[in-house]
Amino acid sequence: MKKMLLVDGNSVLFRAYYATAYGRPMTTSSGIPTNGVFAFHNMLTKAIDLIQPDSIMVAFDSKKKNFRHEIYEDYKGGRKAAPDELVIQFSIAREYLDAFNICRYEQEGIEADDIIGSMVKKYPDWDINVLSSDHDLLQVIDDTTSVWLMKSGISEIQEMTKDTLKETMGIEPCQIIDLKGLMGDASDNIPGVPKVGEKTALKLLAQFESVEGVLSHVDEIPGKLHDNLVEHAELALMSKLLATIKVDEDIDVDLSCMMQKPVIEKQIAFFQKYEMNSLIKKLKEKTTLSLFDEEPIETEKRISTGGNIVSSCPQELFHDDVAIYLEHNFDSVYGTSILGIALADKKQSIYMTLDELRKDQACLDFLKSDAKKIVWDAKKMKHWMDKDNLEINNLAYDTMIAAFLCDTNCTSLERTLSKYNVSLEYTLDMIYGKENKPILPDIEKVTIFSCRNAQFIYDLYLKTSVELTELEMEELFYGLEMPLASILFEMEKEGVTIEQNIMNRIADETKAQVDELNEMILKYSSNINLNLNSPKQLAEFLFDELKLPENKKRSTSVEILEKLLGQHEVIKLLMQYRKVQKQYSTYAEGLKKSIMSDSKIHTIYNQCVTSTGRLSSTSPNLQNISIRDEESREIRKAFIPSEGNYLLAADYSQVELRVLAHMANEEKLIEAFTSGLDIHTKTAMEVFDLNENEVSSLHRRHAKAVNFGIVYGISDFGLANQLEISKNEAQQFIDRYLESYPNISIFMDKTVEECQRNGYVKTLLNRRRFIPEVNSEKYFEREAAKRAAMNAPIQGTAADLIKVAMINVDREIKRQNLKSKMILQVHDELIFDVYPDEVEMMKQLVVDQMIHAMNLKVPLDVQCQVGKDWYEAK
DNA sequence: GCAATCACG
DNA sequence: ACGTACGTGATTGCT
Repeated sequence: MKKMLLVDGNSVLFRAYYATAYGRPMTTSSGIPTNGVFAFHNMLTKAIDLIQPDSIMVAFDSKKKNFRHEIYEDYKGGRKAAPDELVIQFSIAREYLDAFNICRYEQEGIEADDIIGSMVKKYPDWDINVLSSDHDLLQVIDDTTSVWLMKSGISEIQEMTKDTLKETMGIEPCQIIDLKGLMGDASDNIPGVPKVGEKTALKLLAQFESVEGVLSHVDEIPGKLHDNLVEHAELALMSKLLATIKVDEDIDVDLSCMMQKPVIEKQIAFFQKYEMNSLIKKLKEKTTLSLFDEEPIETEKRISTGGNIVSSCPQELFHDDVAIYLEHNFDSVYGTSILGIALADKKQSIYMTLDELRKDQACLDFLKSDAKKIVWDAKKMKHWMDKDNLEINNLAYDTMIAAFLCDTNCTSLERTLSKYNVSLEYTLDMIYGKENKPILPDIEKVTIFSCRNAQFIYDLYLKTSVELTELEMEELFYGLEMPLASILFEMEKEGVTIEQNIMNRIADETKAQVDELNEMILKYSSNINLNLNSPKQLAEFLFDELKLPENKKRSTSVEILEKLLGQHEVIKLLMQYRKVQKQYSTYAEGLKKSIMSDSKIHTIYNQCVTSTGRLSSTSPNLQNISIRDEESREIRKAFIPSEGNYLLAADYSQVELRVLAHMANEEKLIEAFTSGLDIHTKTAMEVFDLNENEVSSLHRRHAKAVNFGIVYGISDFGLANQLEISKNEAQQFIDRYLESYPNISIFMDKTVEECQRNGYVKTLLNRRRFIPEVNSEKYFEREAAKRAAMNAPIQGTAADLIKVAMINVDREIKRQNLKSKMILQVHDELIFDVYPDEVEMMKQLVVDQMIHAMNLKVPLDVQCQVGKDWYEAK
């Protein structure tokens, strides 16, 4: 029989609060009391552990008066108002339940008791367990219903059934109301019969069964008690009525609401908000491991054993679509060791240590073979295997990429699993500690952890492959992202060479400049300890000490400094300082830390970070190396090709605007690109109604900003800010632009409308970005979402485009057996390490493949430069 | 761990 | 009355 837990929210929270209200107060750092909710959680957890219910609901009293007040206006009268510290915790408790996906219910005109009573009647086939501290509820007990009473404080709960009730009190559940009728209930201000307490009432009920029974035999009762009963017969009957719980209310709750699975992130977020850190720890420790709720896999073996440790892999596992998990100590790409391997299919999972794997030739052969493997993060696995001289081929299905394409919230294995209601029993940190604080692993935990992970990866394959089909992203996944992952692996492995002498020189020079500028600037301040890297201290220096005009956020960013340039000579020095400090810390000294023993930097490209489909680059980021500023650009001289080779850089020009022209099908913009004229000049001619020779550099600058703004989902404020013009002028520019290119306007409206309707927007290759905030109530959130919705198809299609180009370029390089290599990608630019005898061929090949990556209504334009370093190959 | 700043497309 | 251009990552200071 399925079990249901019904909680009398008011009574439990009351008890939880008062049981912990004395002694040291428990509050958040801002003073919000949390003791009651804390104890409430503990109570509920204990009950859930004990009862193991299949569904839960917490009922609350409604604040309004109910029918009992009509019967007796003093019902619950004389109660002291609950203290503020408790009142506030009622709303926190509701928040708690929501965070824990626990169903809660309240209904005007009835109390929690009535909700519970009605639920008991509504679900006769369920094994119902009621949690309360109120004896009143004992009346709902029946053959399938028991009541768990909180005993002495909150430390214990006791189950009351028909039998235990008979044992302890000698009455049936239905007699509880008669008991209350006679003895009353002080807490609810139910009067009962004066001078009749529990003892007397029970004695009477043992003899006469009910209030009515007592009254009809009242003459058999002697003495003072007789007189009292006669005198207060009405009171007794009314009290009984007050104590009677309603069971025929229509409770509008469906079972699915009561059977929701918890989401650990939500739970943790709640505990963080209310600073219940000890509970976060507990939660992580005890969160039990469960497979996907529908149990999609038909297997006892997998679930019951959690995998076996074996010394050689069973033959049955050597087939297509086996999930593979590499056990490893830490999560980084480099400096991580493989410790073992787990394999799983729908029937079984096994774990082997690395030593055992090395001895198992059949398994090594299987890994090498063309059998399709399912993994999480194929690229990282290839790096790990590569480092240990192990070969693995045909990582055909990367569940990380699949899950991310379906839902960009899936940024880690943990988060992805929790989306499907799975939480891990152990985490990497629990088994191995942190990188800087490792602990000795426990082989049993390692085995369970590894096998579970392999199983989960297999399950994710089942889940995501269905989702990919539903979202029509199979082509994007198999045709684009999966092949790209292999290419990125090779690019990362190849790396880019750094001329360390140049790097050292720049580091030394910029360091010297930093020190010099620091010294010069400090002369202007009376504070000899002024730290220029601290925006807070700098703001004090500029706005308090030097009394320069303040902005409202006391920001010290370049935009602000630029406005202050004329006001004080120190500003120029300060700007210089900022620039040089950045060059030194992030680029010169910063990049030096990433140079590996082969004199190269091996960045990591992440395919699963950006919401638009772009790549991102980390450790270090090679997609933001200085170029706009002439001096800072020097750093690019340290990026060099392999010995004797050249660097070739090829970048798309105005790729996003071209993509926009295509997607919006805007004839005039397409024509502008086809004509080969400078696009910003052309835009200025259209928008400002000028001839080509009338376009001044200011016109061009304005037109350029509008072009950018359009791609970003323009606003008058943003454009005005960028160009330092008025909002009205900016709006005029925008209006004229949209008049000149009417289809852009239509396209943008259509895109936003599509997003409001479907909740997502798409790129040309069907990459989806979900932006539900376009329907937000909050103005700002909604407007920001609209801009994102307008930008995503454009930025995303440009990202699709260069990914196609990368795959095609790679294929051609290999087909023609060239030695040159693609080594970097910077959103609209590809950089190659090119052998001298392949320069011309590569130039042609790369430009050709990039231009023809997609067949758009506009021509694509690629600029291509060759040089001895990245500075020259601009 | 978060905010401020600044580097890129 | 509000307070914005889109998308990233690294460094620094500070709580």
